[in-house]
Amino acid sequence: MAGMKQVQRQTGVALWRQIADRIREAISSGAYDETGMVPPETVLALQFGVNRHTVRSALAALAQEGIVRAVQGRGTLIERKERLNFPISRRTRFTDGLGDQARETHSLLLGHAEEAASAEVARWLRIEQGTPVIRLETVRDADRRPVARGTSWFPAARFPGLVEIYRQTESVTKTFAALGLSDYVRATTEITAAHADSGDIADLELTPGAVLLITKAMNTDLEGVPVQYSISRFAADRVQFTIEN
Amino acid sequence: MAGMKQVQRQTGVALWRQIADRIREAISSGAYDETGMVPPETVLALQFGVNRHTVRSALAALAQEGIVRAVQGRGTLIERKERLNFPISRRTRFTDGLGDQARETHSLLLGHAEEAASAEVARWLRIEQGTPVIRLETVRDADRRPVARGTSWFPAARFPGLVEIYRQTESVTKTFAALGLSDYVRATTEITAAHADSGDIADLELTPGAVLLITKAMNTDLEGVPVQYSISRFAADRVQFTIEN
DNA sequence: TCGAAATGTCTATTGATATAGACAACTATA
DNA sequence: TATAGTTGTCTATATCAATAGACATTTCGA
Repeated sequence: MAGMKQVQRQTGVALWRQIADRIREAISSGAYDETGMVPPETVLALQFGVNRHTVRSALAALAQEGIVRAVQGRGTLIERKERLNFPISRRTRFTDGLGDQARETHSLLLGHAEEAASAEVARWLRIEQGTPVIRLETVRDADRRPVARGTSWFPAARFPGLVEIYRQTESVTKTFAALGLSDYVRATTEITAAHADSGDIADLELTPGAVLLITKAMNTDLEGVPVQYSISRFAADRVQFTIEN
Repeated sequence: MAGMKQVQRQTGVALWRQIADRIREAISSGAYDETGMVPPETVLALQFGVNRHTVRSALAALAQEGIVRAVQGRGTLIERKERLNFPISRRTRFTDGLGDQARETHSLLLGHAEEAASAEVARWLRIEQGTPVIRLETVRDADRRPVARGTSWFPAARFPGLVEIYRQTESVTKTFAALGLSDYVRATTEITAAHADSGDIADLELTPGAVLLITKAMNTDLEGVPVQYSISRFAADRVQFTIEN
């Protein structure tokens, strides 16, 4: 990573934003760990081959995100934020998965509904289209930092009162347990990536152009019957997935 | 997905680019499958709440990407390109994984080197830092469409002549077989996402701001000894991962 | 074959982005 | 307590992005 390349000009994305992205990546790759600071604005301007004011716009954006903090006379300090590791396996559970990486995790219930299963939901849950399902909209935090935003569907008949229990326990695992399902496994996970939309930007406190990891996952009980289908949108700069085979 | 929301104004990313992203997503979600066409420019301009010229800039960008094709007097036709599905499991292999989804796959060897293992490579391959390793830089195509760009490291002592065999076979599996390793398994996969850098844009024929899925993977022989560590960068709009547990 | 509906092209104007230079204000240290 | 090194602020200018309107060109069906 020695010798940061000059930015190549791209149309449609402001230079300062491209540079902000480059600096953000350099920070998260640990390029400035020795000093704990970003190089001086004049140095960055030279490295990227742009005007100092453009670098200042980039740093201002990063400061807005809480990634750096400029101190007049000293320099621009890095406020480190590590990427959380999120293991994906048969035993994938959000809270347990993060384990000791976060001191506290929360799941905020944004909304819920009982509705008829769409074609997609029905296919994943292996039920008839139109069967009643419970839909939960949640945002999950780790140490007060939003990590993921998701929508989950459950077969309504099997889990009466799910919403209330979830609201109290903030945990799918505990909710299942309270409803008589003591264990479940992750059957399938699909992973894609995309840009954040306006809802992601709001719920996950992202900035425009942010990158998301998107999972579609299906959990079954121990007999292989689907109990949950969920689409989750993770802030890609705050999390990585690990698959151990 | 009914009733496309107005774009929210974001600084740093041009409006036409945001709209291009929105239309691209709508296309890939199948929103216009009935007609096989994008709605007229005037309609899109109304939906997004912008000027027709801005929509035209967005459509021009999508045409440049080969996603749509405008025909004067008729409309703007969609040139569909499906996302390839790439299964990740103990038996993950690039070519076999794509299976019948692509008629032909290629692996272009961009470059190679024999070098001393860096700290990261040594850790993954479980060898001493500085041990000789072979590094391969490749770009993999499916049906002439670049899908991924990757760097792989192999312990040099174990695989003499690897580069020449790989160049001919275009396959890690076949190269291993020719060198006496008849079978291997995927031990660990880490998945993250990020923006494409200038190298990605060039090698994968992407456009600025494109999203990548990035994997760090380690393969072992059947005794559990690491034989390959690779970092791959996938064009997120052309591929999704599936993990079956 | 005419006309409605669609994309293509041109001109003009306004605001955001990027460069450039100069200097003020603050921090740490020799 | 100077002073070198840093961030903060201001002015000015050129280019890009977005809006607005007018009209040409092509396609397709009534």
